[in-house]
Amino acid sequence: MQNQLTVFNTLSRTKEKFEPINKGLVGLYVCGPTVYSDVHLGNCRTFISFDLIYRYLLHLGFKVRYVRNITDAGHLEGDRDEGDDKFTKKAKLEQLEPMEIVQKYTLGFHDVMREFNNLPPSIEPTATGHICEQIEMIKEIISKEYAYEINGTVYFDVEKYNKEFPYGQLTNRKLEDLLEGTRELSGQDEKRGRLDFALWIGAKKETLMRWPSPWGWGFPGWHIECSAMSSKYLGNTFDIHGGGMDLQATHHTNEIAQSQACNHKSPVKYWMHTNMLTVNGVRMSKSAGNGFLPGELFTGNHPLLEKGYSPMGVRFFMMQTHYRSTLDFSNDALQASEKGYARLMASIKTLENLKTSDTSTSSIKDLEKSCYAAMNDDFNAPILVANLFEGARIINSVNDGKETISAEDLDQLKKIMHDFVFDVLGLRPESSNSSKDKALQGVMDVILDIRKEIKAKKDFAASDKLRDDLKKINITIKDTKDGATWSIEE
RNA sequence: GGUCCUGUGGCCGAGUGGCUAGGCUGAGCUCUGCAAAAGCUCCUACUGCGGUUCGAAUCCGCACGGGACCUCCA
Repeated sequence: MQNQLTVFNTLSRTKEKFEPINKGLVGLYVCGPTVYSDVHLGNCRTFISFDLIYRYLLHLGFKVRYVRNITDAGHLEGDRDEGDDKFTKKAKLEQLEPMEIVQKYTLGFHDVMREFNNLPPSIEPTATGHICEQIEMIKEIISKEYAYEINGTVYFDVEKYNKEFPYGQLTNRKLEDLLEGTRELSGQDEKRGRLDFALWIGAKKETLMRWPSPWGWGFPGWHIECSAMSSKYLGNTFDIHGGGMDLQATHHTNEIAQSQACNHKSPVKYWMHTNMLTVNGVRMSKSAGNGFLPGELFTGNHPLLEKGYSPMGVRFFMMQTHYRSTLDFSNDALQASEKGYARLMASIKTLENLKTSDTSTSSIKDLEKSCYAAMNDDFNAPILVANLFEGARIINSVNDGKETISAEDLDQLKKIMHDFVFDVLGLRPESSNSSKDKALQGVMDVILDIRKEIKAKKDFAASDKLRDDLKKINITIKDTKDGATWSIEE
């Protein structure tokens, strides 16, 4: 394995050496989407960031079990542990069965993930598929006396828990401070502590999604599903748990509390949190009205968008920012990275036809080292991208005859570029092999051949007209000393 | 109010106590019938004020600006 991977652990707020609990194996859990509406671009960023992490771990040779859940039940609208869950609300709104809502948005989510070329996780468990596991876990927490039941609803006793475990460790907060920031219990509240949260919520007569439990009919609280499913598939303590930074303070804090209360073990060795996508400096979210959907992004059909952007262009855009930094969206930034992406991909095409020499003028070994060093430093994709552009520079220089490369180094360079661009960054050349494309290739061969003859007769007016006319339909002709090439823009 | 993060060149964005990523844009040059592409060069930054240091954009303090979380949210 290429040197030592380090990861930034939210628990310690430092970069730590990555050493999996079981040598060669990695358990990775990422909080997935709540499928009651379309995912927006901000949601996608998190999943793309973890796709990069997953891909690099695979590239390093780890056997990774990647679990990413689908939340399809048990998510309340507000913080009061009362009212409808999100699915019931949406189902009533759209006059559908809750599970129709779930199905619709799950399929949509998968489509978007595929567009962005995200690898599917090893297991994608759903909350509704693991009601029994959640009930068992709640029973266990009650038996250890960290939870109590009132009128069919089970609450986690945060203050009691905090006497034995540090409740706010993930966000470096003390219980007293947390209590200060919370509103007083209102007369309607039945829970004992202001920070107590629901593990199981008793169904009201209008609740559509409900299951039987020892406490009557009801549905699970939001946090318990991740605790139950992660421990089921990855064990009571596993390597990496990830999610967006917005989940850190509440969701993940409560997850730790539940698992700790149940198993008396810290559930996760490395907590990893990805930063937010912003628009004009403000976090993209549905409530802020500044979010847009991947579909709108691809077509450009949104007031904030000047044009459509390809999924791979967007993915590359995200790869130029570290996952722990906020990424500000703008048309300018996106268009800039689209161009850079095109240049990088063009160089990879060029790479296939490079001529070799006896010696190399650039050190391919150093390039490789730099690529691994970048990724080993907490998955620093922006530095990796910078290095890949150095690779592009070498490729183009060799192609221009300004530098040379040995056959051995060329093989190595090909491997580096392919491994990192396609396998690690997960970029995919927008290629297709349809019969239409093959026909177009044939047609262009004929046209370029005719143009070559025209040029040989020095009829530049005619050859330029041909080139200009093709340009009008977005086909670019480039004359090089080895003949002409063509490509389709956008 | 509490807990944090952050402020980098025209734009986007990395970053280490000294050797100053990368992309995009702009200007120039080379190459070329021209164009395009490509390569090279240039425009060389670190919010402000103090402090530590031989030396700080990088460490510390203060100020100002931006943001996140503390309520559902990737």
